[in-house]
Amino acid sequence: MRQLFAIRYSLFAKKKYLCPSMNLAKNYSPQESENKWYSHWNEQGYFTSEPNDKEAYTIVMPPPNVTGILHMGHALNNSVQDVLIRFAKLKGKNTCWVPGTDHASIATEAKVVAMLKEQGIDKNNLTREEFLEYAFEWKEKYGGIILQQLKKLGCSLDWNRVNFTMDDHYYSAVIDVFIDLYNKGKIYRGVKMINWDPSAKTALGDEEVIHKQVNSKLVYIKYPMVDDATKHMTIATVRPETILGDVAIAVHPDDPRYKDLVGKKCFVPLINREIPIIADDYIDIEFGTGCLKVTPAHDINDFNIGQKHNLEVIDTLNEDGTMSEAAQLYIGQDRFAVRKQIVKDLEEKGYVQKVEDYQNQVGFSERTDAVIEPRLSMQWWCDMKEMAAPALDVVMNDEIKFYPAKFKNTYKHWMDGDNIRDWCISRQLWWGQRIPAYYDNAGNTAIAKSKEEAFEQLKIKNSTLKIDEVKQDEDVLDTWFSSWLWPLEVFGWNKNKENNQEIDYYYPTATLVTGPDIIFFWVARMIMAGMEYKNKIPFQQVYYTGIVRDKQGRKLSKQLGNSPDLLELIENHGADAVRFGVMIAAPAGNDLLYDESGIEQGRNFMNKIWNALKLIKMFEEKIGEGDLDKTSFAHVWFENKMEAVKKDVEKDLAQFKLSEALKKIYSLIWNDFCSWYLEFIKPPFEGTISKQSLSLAKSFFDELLKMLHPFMPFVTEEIYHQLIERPEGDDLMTRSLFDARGFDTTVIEEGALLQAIITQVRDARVKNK
RNA sequence: GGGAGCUUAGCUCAGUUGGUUCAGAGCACCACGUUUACACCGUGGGGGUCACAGGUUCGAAUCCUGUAGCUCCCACCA
Repeated sequence: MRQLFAIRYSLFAKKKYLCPSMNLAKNYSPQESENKWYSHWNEQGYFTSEPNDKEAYTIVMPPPNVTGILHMGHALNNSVQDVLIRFAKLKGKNTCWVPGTDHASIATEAKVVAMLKEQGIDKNNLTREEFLEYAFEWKEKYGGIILQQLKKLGCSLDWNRVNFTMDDHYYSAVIDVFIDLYNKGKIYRGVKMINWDPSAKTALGDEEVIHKQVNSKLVYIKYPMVDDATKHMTIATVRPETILGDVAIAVHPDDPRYKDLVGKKCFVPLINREIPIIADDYIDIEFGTGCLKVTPAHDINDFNIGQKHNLEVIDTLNEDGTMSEAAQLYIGQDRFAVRKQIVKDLEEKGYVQKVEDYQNQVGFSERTDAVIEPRLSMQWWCDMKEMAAPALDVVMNDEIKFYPAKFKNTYKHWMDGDNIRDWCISRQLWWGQRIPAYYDNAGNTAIAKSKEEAFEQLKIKNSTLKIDEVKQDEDVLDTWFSSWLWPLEVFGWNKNKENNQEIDYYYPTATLVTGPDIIFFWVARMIMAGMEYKNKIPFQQVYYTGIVRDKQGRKLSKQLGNSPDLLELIENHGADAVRFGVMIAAPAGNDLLYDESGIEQGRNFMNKIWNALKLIKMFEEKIGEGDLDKTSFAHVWFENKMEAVKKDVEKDLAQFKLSEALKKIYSLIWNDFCSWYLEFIKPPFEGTISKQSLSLAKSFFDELLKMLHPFMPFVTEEIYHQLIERPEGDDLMTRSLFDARGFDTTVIEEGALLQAIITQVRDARVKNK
């Protein structure tokens, strides 16, 4: 204890320093150093990975859309991945982080169509080939932008491994999987009710439809009875334009109000079509008037009832959302215009009983925001039931661990037995993998890799067929039908299934980092594909990031104008500061409220470390006898403290508590290292520091830089090289973190006690003034 | 309609198996400080009946029940 006080005498005293000749800048400026180090790392090949004897740590980056530019969500998602990769590297793993982009069928096609329109080109006037030429041109121009931007963030991606979901090998893999699943009986073609996007003019999968509550008008319409014009049935609907497709009126069989009417007929107003009144126990007696108009072409329930009662299907809508000829009226007019007009016309003729305000759920297209129309249509389907079962198991038994675990529930609900539904995989688009189905003129179908192969197959059934008469299906596959192969195909799975060293080494990958919004679209399906084709999980853990929101908790969006320009932020504050700001506020699975103050904190932190460097460099000019040797309490205390924190940090990382880990490192550096340790060892005015002390301080600093490096790679690398001269090839990024050693808690407690005493003495001095 | 989760200082969040290292951290705030590493700083300080109401217990932010509010996911009620 005597020694404790002895060393700390100087802490009470005011210390003055003469500034030594400074060759370090006053403040750290990230801009220069970030570009310098990124190129350096890249040139040294630190980002690349090849299979070797070491343990692999692999992440496949969720491929951003080729339409994308870097935004806050990417900053979060990719910072997390980079932190994981860099820590794994520090722990001596062979790390491999695979970049790439997604062709994003519907989103990209919409953008290309819009771009063409601006140039005065109508997609409908182009051939498929011409359109694809434009699309590829567009992809070449904009497709890689986001990958370039990720370099600014400091992402240690293996640039030798860039993949695109429409690369030739990838395209081929998707087609082969289609053919394989078809041959296994898991893919089929059929007419079903689908979600139709009238804006993109394509079918959508169930998950691509977002339900929102909207204010509607519930219109009560009178349907006159055929046998007695003075009587009528009243039906409520929010989609009055669909009455033109009505084929029946349904009531509950036990409803006393209508019991006698079952079997009689009504007229559909305006078009005077006679339709029967039928009984079905699907009808809710309590709801509305207890009568349901049955429009099988435009409502799934109505369709089911129609099937049951053998009713006609009258499709009153065109693919662009205008009324079709079958509607008889308003042909060619838009559905929403007609919705208003038809109410007026009905009112004029006395068919409207009343109109009420009403709130109901309406489906919107995830991509185009168009109101979805349920529509009966011939599409390709993938049967999910068999594939879902093993994919559900591996998550429920924690073979794949979800962080946070609450998403297991969500996953289970979707994948569980009766809930899982067949996947509509065809899209009426051109940008994507074209469905390998071929048809002859006699109604035969062949599934084949090429037209020639298809022709061979079709000839067997149709001997007079000529190859020119073979037509390929016009549709392409859902984007996710290619994305689900991502962890496989980025390692060249398809072309070499038997003896593929890459797959054997890198698959299963370690951690998938993604948002919970695509848990069904993507996560679930990758697991299914992995189980189907490798009988192995595609990744061991899934880390779900939150959604980035603004201070007020709103999602970031272009419309709100609350989306910060990420590149500008990096330009102004440095990538490290941005990474810090994002990581400090992002616990797993929680939304991240974006706030520039976090970035400022990061910038301040960089400056703090920079100044610690400056201080230590000053010590160099004061080497002498000093008053501390390596057994002195200050050194012993800090080493123990650091080891304790390191152990804590490793625990946090194992549980993906990245923000916690960063906070601990931040506090260790700022409070323990700078505020206490460096003050402890700081030589008094005109005093000296021992060589031993200085070298210990530097080695501690080294170790701290390593701990911080995954979060703030640039500033730590810069300081690492400023601290002492390093031989060629000695870069922080490739160093390994010392394993957490044991530590002595009593030393740490003594330190805390000493700190408390010093604080109290300071207080007393202040008060006595 | 079904399900999941959340509610701790002004803000963002930690609080593992219930007990004086349990009421914490960072930011923000206030006061003081021209101490040459750092004002992108230092020192010190204020601030919470841990959503609410019950219950279990010697003892609950921590377990149970109920209530309220918020968030998200799923769902074919016209």
